[in-house]
Amino acid sequence: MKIKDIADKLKISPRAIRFYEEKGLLSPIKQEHNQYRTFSEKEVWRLQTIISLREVGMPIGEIKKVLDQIDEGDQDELRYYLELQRAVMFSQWVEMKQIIETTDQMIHLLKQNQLLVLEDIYQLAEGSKRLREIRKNWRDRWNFDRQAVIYDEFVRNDDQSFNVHRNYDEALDLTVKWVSPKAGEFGLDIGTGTGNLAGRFLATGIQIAGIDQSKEMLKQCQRKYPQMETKLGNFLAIPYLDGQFDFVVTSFAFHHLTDEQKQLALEEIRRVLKSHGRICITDLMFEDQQKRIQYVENLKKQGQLNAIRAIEDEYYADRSRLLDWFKQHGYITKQKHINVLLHIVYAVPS
DNA sequence: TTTCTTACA
DNA sequence: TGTAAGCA
Repeated sequence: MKIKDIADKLKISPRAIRFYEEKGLLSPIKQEHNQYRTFSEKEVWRLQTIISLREVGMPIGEIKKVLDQIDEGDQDELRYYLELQRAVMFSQWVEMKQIIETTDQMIHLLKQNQLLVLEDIYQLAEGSKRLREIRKNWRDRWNFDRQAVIYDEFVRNDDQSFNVHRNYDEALDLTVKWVSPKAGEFGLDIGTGTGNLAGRFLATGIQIAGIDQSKEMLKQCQRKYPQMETKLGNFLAIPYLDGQFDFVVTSFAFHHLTDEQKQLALEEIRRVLKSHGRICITDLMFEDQQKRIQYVENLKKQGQLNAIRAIEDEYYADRSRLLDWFKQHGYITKQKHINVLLHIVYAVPS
């Protein structure tokens, strides 16, 4: 097939096709005598792929990478790239929603009083900007991609004197028990990792999706639970539309967020939850500030410097603040500490 | 006619 | 990527 045939068939311009070739995405054979390009079935397929990926906004450079990897027989990477795209789109969407809300508030202010609102508007803008900053500031400081393969083993053998994974199984089991999902309900596990919590729900026949910001973790999870739906994403931009889930759970993940980010995360969780949706947070935290100080003091006395550093490196929640948030937002809570550090907080809308 | 290359927007 | 020019 010649270039015009392909162009017509795929509804793009011949120029575009040449352009892709120039960028190294295609390499059609050129006829000896007149340099006309000849396209085989394979090239058509390739072009279709390019067009599809362009359609979802992937830049040429990225498409080249993906294509190269597919050539090497690597289908997984395409899936990953698409998931990544989706996750990025979702964070933009969440941000966009935020901006629209702020705009609405400004409009509202202007409608109400004509004068002296400039300051209020400025305040709104500042607040909006700050939210964006908080969202942007999330990054994986722990390199979960690298931990993925050994994670499960690590959890089992975490036998350091300061063992944050103590009572791991017990806590996860109890989480399932507290949520006690009914048949037909759909849940979400945020920071699902290798799927240890989500797997427990699946085992009882409950549908649950898992999100994680680490693609390697998701690969492990997928390997363990092939039937589970997983997506790339994080607490601050959950890659799902509003009102999708009956319950949201999360274990050993919430402490990777700063206090400010925790607030946003809770709002995000509420967004993807149905109106009666419940939340269960199983994580390392302190009952309150007092307990935290006490705990650190104790470690100091015992000379457990590593443990102190570990605690300071994470953002273990202040449980009392968490409970306050739930109360303010109309939830009834139930909580329990499995050990000094490990707590479960379960919240149901009243 | 059709495609190609090159240059420029 | 679109448009245009000059060629084969």
